[in-house]
Amino acid sequence: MNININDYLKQISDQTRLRSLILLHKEGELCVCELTYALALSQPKVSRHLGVLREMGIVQGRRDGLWIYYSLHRDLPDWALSILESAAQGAEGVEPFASDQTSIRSMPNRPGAACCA
Amino acid sequence: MNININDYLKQISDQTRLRSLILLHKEGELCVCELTYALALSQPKVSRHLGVLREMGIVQGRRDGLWIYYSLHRDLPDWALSILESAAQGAEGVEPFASDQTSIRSMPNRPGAACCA
DNA sequence: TCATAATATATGGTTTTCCATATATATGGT
DNA sequence: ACCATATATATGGAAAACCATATATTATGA
Repeated sequence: MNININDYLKQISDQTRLRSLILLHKEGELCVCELTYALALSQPKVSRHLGVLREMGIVQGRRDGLWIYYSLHRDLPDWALSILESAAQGAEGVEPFASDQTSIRSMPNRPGAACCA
Repeated sequence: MNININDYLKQISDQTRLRSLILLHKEGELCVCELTYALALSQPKVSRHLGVLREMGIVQGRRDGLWIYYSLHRDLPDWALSILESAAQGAEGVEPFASDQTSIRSMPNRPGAACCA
């Protein structure tokens, strides 16, 4: 993990990527279909952004059967996590970030979710 | 001051703007010619970026004779300052951010500087 | 074969950059 | 005080680089 501050900011300044990262930060692991649902975007679009984030070492993916679960990369440096936390703070109550949260919680048939959450 | 997290990240993810902001954060007020010297960039380029940052309310300018002194905007929200601080942390020891620091300190004839610093 | 996910290509739009010039202020000479 | 000149900063317009998106296609696993 050798990410540069400038590249990092460039990556997370895209709205789709920022929305994804804030969700991953709050929810832990999410698969592509969950993100696609929560963000209400096309699958290729979400997948493409996750692919970029994965190549940069900002997120990591894990396959489980049909699904690929993404999460923030475990080796993310402190300053990178801090930035994400401050960003989440700045996104509080702001659309579309706010809806993303409620959206994912109300998703039917979430692959990994317990039946009686 | 009504800056949105997404626009903010977009603005500071440009390298010239990030370098300027980190310098302003550490040094307080700086005029355009000081920034131009420290970053070793053309004056129009620096001026343009500062203009954008001013319009977005990220920095503020104050005229004093020939010089216009820029500084971080006093109304910047907490999360925005936190992001900048974490970014400065991520920029520690990294070029070109590191040189910017030493460069400005060694600038001859700084307009506002005391003669015997 | 069906569902999930990734990739390729083309395209449209934004951003950055540069150069030249414009504006604002200060200074020196008369 | 006036005029010319020098310094500091800003801006208009054009060219180039960059980035995100859409659509279509391909891959992978059940």
